[in-house]
Amino acid sequence: MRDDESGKRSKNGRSGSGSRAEARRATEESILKAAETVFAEAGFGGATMQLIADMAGLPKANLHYYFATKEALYRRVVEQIFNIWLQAADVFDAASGPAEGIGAYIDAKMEISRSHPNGSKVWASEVMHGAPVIQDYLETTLRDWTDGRAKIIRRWIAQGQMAEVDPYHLLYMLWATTQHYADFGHQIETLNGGKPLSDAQWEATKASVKGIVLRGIGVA
Amino acid sequence: MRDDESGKRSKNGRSGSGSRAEARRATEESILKAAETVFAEAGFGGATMQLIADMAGLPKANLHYYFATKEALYRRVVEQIFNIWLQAADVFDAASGPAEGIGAYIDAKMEISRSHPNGSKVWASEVMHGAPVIQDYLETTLRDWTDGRAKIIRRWIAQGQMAEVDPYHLLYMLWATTQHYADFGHQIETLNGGKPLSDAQWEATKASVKGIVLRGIGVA
DNA sequence: TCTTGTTCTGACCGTATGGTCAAGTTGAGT
DNA sequence: ACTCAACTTGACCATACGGTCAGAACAAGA
Repeated sequence: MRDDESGKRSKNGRSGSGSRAEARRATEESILKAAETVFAEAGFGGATMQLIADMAGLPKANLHYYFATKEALYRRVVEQIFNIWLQAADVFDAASGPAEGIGAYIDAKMEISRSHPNGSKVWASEVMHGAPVIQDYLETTLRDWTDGRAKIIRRWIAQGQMAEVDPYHLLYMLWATTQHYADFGHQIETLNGGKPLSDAQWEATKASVKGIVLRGIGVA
Repeated sequence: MRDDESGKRSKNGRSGSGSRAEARRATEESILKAAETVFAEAGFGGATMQLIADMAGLPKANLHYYFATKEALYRRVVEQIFNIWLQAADVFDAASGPAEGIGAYIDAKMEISRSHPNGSKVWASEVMHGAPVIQDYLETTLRDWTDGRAKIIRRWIAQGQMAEVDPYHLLYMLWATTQHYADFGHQIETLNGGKPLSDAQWEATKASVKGIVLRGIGVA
């Protein structure tokens, strides 16, 4: 289930290019990438280990050597996107005020929506189905994270740096809006004439979202 | 949950009102309700006809008598939600300005998120997976609907009734934010101490969302 | 009552899936 | 060269699923 790295890994003494450990890491990575795609496109129930194996380029039995069960593999995929999002919080914390912090957070989340749309979809699917495998994360890490940012937002409000808005509903709006461009990317693409948003359109989108939100919280 | 009242257990004789046609309508309705729940909770791939049949209170073979295939049943569920959302557009059109129109649209969409969370989830899941069964709706009905509202928003902007914002990104933000309370309801509930939003909280949520958005578009 | 079309249902079927296993192959340490 | 753990793989299995079918039960018109 968890990462190995447990018992005796002989020496761990690095020498040339990562031999065994590096190969394992690379294999796991390609599996995770394939799994993310398949889970995003088919959902957990619709995804098959065979398809993931094919996409990763190895036999199904070998896939089970790396990830014992479908659930274990799925869990890793979900944890991956969650950690990516948590990192995006750094820009939030480092900011000196709401315009900078929230603006940078929107930029960061939008970038992730563009670079990791499948991860976002897997997360959305997981939560929509009642978070059967990451409920504990919601109750611990996510709750702590959210409470922490809410506190920052309240401080900004107390200091008169932004309008009085409920911090939680503001955060929900940020999550909803930014992730929408990943989760509903297909719908947006269809309404965009069947073509993905161009670089210019993406920049315009970020500016538009930031414009509305920042003005909405009295910072603009 | 709650056993349907359609029970056609031998007895139940009724003949006066539209006996056969009415019974069929009632049975279909209870099936659709069960299907919406199961598809929302498990996704298309994870849902089973057996579970839907059990929840609707009839044998699987009988379920197949009403809906020949899983796809046919799923399609009906998706179409149902889509039509409910289209109706919510009425308040948009009837408005004389953005504050009234967009405010009322937010209220309407939020109400639907509360009353039909499962339908919203099924739609989200469908779109996330590339809209395999309702792509034609996206390209026709939804596109027309969206273009129409965009035109209205542009007129409001031209008349100086609201700030210059891209109509499409504004609409995406409205969809994302309002549907988030249905699709990610479980996450919100968890962050709310594991309890569903109360009536008062729901009202506060609507006010908060409207506050940010309306201020964000220069109407407030 | 008889007839006819609709509705209901248990039993069944072919297929696909997640997962296992035993027999290999490989390659780093000695 | 030898050893042994790490890795690879085709074949296999039990199960569960979507869907079918033949016939029973039922309603309603004649």
